[in-house]
Amino acid sequence: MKIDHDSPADLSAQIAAAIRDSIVEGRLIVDERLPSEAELAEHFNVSRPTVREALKRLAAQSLIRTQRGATGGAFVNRISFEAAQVQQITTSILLLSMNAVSFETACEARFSLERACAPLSAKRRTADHLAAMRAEIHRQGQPGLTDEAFCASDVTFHRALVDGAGNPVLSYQLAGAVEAMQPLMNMITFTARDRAQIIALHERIADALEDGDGDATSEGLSALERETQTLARDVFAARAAKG
Amino acid sequence: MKIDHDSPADLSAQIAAAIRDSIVEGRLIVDERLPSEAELAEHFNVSRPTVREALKRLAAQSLIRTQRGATGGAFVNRISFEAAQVQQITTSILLLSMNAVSFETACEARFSLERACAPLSAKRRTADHLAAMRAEIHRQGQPGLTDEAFCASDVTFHRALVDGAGNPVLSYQLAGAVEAMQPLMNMITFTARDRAQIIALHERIADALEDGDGDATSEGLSALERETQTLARDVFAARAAKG
DNA sequence: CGGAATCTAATTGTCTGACATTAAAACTGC
DNA sequence: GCAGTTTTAATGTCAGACAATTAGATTCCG
Repeated sequence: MKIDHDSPADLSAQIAAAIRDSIVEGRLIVDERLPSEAELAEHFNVSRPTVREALKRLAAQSLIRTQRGATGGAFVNRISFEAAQVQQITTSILLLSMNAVSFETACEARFSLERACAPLSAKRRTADHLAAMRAEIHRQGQPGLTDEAFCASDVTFHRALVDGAGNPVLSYQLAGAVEAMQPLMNMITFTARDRAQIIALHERIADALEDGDGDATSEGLSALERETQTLARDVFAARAAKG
Repeated sequence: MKIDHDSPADLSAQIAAAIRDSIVEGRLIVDERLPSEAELAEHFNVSRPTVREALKRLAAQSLIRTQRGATGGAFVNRISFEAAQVQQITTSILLLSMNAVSFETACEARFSLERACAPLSAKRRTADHLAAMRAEIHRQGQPGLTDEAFCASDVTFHRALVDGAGNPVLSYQLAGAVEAMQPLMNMITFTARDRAQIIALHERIADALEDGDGDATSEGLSALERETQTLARDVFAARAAKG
């Protein structure tokens, strides 16, 4: 746990990296208390504000939490799947929008990954997962639903499918891909006919999952991918012709 | 862009969230310069150190970069796939180790996701990807290779496969799953016979990719998954019997 | 003796003001 | 007109202080 004091700047980044390494490599374990800010400042031979900046960096990554009071301090956090997902979703959304990732590329990735869950979900989905999907399908058919609400329901439907695989690692990895598509989907205007087709495919997928048929689920997802890609292509082509 | 001044603490977290929202929702665009720390401090009615802590939080997530000098300041960062991957890998590794995810669960997730890449990679892999995979296979056969180096080579092999799909979104999502397995794999001792079997399967996968046969690639991955799971089960069982 | 109220100490959260460092822009002298 | 110097605006760092919070120790009274 050493830092380079001659390097010009960014002492707080160096300190953050040193502590992060200690956590990743197991020298600091979950719920262990770090030295107080004053002690860290002395140890690294920097001022307290500099130490604080380093700790805030770690807090931003959910690596530590802080607590005030006599027995307070900074503690190594047990990263939860939930907290990690929130961060991953934010990062994924920004990645796609900032790097001008095409709808096609994002869509391909999302459906490829979802197909990876299909066989597992067909085997393991519970009645709850299925009920959640049916509920979303029902909502999607309601008249007067905004495009945005339709997309949000679509995301919920697909996340239920993914969660049905019963593998938290898969759910975590998929969350980014599924959620990051939403801003892109929101750019599309869905006609009543479009929605009907999507809903029909959702039903096909739900039926396949109910039957425990992984292959049929995958095929349903592939059909939905083709439908989505075609839809997007038409919308963007029409928009390009107009503008 | 408002913060709650009556809430007891964590002003820097509130400020960071406010700025983050501005970026996510597009009010601040890539390469745009944020107000100076002094201006932000005045705007939010807090001191400069508090603003700085907020900015460090954002810097930890690669949302901004800072530059010193007369025309310096904090600028909205274009998040690169590379930077996002680094963070995702760290998070994934910690997620698995801190939440005691079983080898079985992680392995299942990894191979499921990789199979999702197989058809695309079979279609699109370049000669470079194939050459990289062959090179790693060759390295894996070298005598005197440590277990750790063997695992690292395995990761490189699989990442080449994933990158062969030519979809940066897929590569990004998969990086976490593939790399996070490495610490788990490092817990295993590979006999010469184990290695030979893994190498044979790697060759089978590379051959299938060379032929552009997505199904055969998937089957090769499935065989490798079964082999890996069996191997791990045996190792852990033996260790449990001993200890 | 027990319990409730109070005090104490440790720690994080925030503020003020200062100086160091950096890098671009403005200026100056030739 | 150009090279070198100065200015300036910004971040990076430091020191010291006070506020807020919380757990534990202490005290006091029934």
